[in-house]
Amino acid sequence: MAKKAERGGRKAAVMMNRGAWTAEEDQKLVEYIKVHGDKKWRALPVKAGLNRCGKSCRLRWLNYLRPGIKRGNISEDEEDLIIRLHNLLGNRWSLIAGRLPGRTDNEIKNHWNTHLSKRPLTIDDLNLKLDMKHEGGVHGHTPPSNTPLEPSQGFKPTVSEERMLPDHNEELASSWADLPASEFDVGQLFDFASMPDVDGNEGGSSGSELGVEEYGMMHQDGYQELTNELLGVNNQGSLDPQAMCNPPEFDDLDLFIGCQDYEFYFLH
DNA sequence: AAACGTCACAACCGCCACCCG
DNA sequence: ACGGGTGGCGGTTGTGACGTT
Repeated sequence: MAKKAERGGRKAAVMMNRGAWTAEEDQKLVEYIKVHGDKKWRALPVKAGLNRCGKSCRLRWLNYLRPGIKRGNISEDEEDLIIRLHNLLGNRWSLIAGRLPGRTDNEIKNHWNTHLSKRPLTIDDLNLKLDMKHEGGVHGHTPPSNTPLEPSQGFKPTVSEERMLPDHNEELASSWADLPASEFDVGQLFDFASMPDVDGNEGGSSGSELGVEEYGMMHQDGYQELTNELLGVNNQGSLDPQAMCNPPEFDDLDLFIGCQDYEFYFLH
């Protein structure tokens, strides 16, 4: 299966193995990393006795060999979360993957491209489905017929439509970032009304109960900062390990961890 | 049974940001 | 401040599996 490097015809390619990894190669890589750790990818293949480039080793380790990797069987809840996060973050697969324990950016990207991108599913659909899960809107909550993701507008791309607008989320995020906090509605992003309240009652929640709206109001930077903190994203747009471990002001939100439909949101 | 088409996903590629000397 | 090395990311491709005709 492993082919020799030939593309490009550069001497630098030095006939590296390419293509699918063999069990033997996997074993070598795992054994090496077990002892020496997963750093210095450039030098690793030589030291590990692998005829692969460092990048290939890194990819293989991160996507398949690393402990704790889940493979296949992406659940409906995970799919819902992927769609919601994708609506929020766009094609930032690594950020999305960071919110799905055991899933890799590559797997999520593949799943999106082969399954979800073709599905004309909107956030409204997800909320409706979620509401039905909570016994058909027992809280008297009727999902909003229109849950615009863009403030003050009715624009609501479907997943597939949204995919055709690669810059949409960037623009959206920056436009939101400029808004005063009073101009956006956290509830549009997180369907608080169909979540249990902070006491775990089925009465439905509100952002206010959680202090989330207040939190947003306190932060005049608006949407961007709030969502970044909700998602554990730091100012550089990367996952912030500290924020993930210690979400600020989120004592109440932590209570959601036990709620099956949202357990992924605030994992830490 | 063979040919062909489609799907799913592992792997590769190129770009970019960051780090460090 | 600068430049090379490195790691990380997202887009794309290659290919085996599976389904259909």
